Amino acid sequence: MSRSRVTRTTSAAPLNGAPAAGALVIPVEQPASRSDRVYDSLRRAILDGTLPPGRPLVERELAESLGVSKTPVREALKKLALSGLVEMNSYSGVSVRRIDGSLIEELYTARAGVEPTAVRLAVVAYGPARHDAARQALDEAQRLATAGETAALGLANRRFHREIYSASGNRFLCEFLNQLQDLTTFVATAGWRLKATFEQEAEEHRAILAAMEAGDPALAERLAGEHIRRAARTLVSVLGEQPR
Amino acid sequence: MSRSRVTRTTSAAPLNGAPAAGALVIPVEQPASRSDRVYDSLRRAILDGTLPPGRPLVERELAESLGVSKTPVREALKKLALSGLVEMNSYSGVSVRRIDGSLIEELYTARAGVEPTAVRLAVVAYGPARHDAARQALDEAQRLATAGETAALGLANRRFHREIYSASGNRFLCEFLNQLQDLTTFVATAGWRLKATFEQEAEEHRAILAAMEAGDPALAERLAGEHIRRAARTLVSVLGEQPR
DNA sequence: ACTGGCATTCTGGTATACCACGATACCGTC
DNA sequence: GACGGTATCGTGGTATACCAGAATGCCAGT
Repeated sequence: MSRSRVTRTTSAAPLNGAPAAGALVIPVEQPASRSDRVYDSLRRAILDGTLPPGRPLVERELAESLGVSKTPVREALKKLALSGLVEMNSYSGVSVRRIDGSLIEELYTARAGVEPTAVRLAVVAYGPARHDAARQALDEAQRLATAGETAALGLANRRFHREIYSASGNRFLCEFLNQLQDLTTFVATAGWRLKATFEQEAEEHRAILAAMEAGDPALAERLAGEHIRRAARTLVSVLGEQPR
Repeated sequence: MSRSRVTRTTSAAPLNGAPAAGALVIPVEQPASRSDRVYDSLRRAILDGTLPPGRPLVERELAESLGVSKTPVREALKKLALSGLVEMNSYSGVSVRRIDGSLIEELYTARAGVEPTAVRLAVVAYGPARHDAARQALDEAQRLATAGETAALGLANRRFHREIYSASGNRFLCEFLNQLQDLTTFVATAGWRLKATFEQEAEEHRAILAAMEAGDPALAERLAGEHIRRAARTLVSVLGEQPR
């Protein structure tokens, strides 16, 4: 997984943090525990639709098919349950989360409520300034859009949002919004077809970034909220009242 | 633990959800797994300061002293780590989270950003109406304040906030805010002394609830934000620049 | 044909033994 | 005396065996 839980407060040797200026930067391959790798595998499989909503997830089966024991599988499932991608129904097994109307409603309401705050904080923290990481994601999205690579495009668009979360400088908001984004991806994947609203999405992303780089927190905040709400409307209209 | 992860989507028998009108309501005692009980014990111990920040938490020790095996202890620790009360430093053990300035800063920023949204949603959802649960907590707080029972008073005040989270009708915001509230309690406990600002707190609570019951989302939202920010200022001033 | 009880089966939950690896302290060497 | 190597220890990580309990389906009784 990307955001490792390891905090490492020990003495020197900041394996994660920003290296000292001029320091020799050697990418340390992190072994990552089996739990984490299993978590990552399952998360990806759920997000890309390989494991559809309602799909039963049996500890023993997964353990066997992934070539590990139950223990790491179990931990991964617990973590997925906590993030909302998986539901643990007491004594009737674990399964990929089922989607209902209220989930979508609450999900987008939460995102629309919180994401603008993160955008505002990012602006407040940096003032009028280039947000290189976000801009890079945006440019890449543009390139991928013209190239027609929709899968990678989705990734780039999501990265755009995540870079802003990160720029907010608030670990709690960042983690929470990442969680909500995962769920958004999950819901969107389940309701596939998602006819390309990519151009509109790109335009809104550009507008948000422009407001951020202009150092206008209020405008950036408002645009971010509208962006999320429009996405929600689109998704709901695509899903229709489709059962499950 | 209070908020069980059990989702139970099976057929009828909504053991959790609101029971059908006129249905016979019998409180089903939930056995709760050992993991959950361990989680609950540790959470309480951390929140009330029995386990202070930085205190090492060794799986084997805890297992022995709690009379269970490592497995449930391990799961509880993982969960606590995810909620931020515990830090897992790779290969140097687990310990109660250490507190630094940026933690407090980010914590209160996040709460100030999100909690007003929940308050607004609660008002929007219910319109001008009595919020009985919140009011009850508020009244109880008043009673306990005059009785001088500060410990119980703290609980009542926290319950006031949680009732509002719940009234927002948004599971994501509710869970996230509960997590932030736990961390707030944790930080506040660590910085004890917390000279009684109870009267001011009560007054602000009353103002928020009044705005809610009057059906004024904007006002309620604003008051909630100011409430959190003032609490943050108070805590920071109490902590001073106290190391750790 | 329907209903109530019972055995089976499948699930997650727990305990235990063992493994891998960083931290530490000791000791020899330069 | 300071440094570097090395053995030991303690930690979380993993595998495995076993337990408990609900869902399920069969079967007898009505």
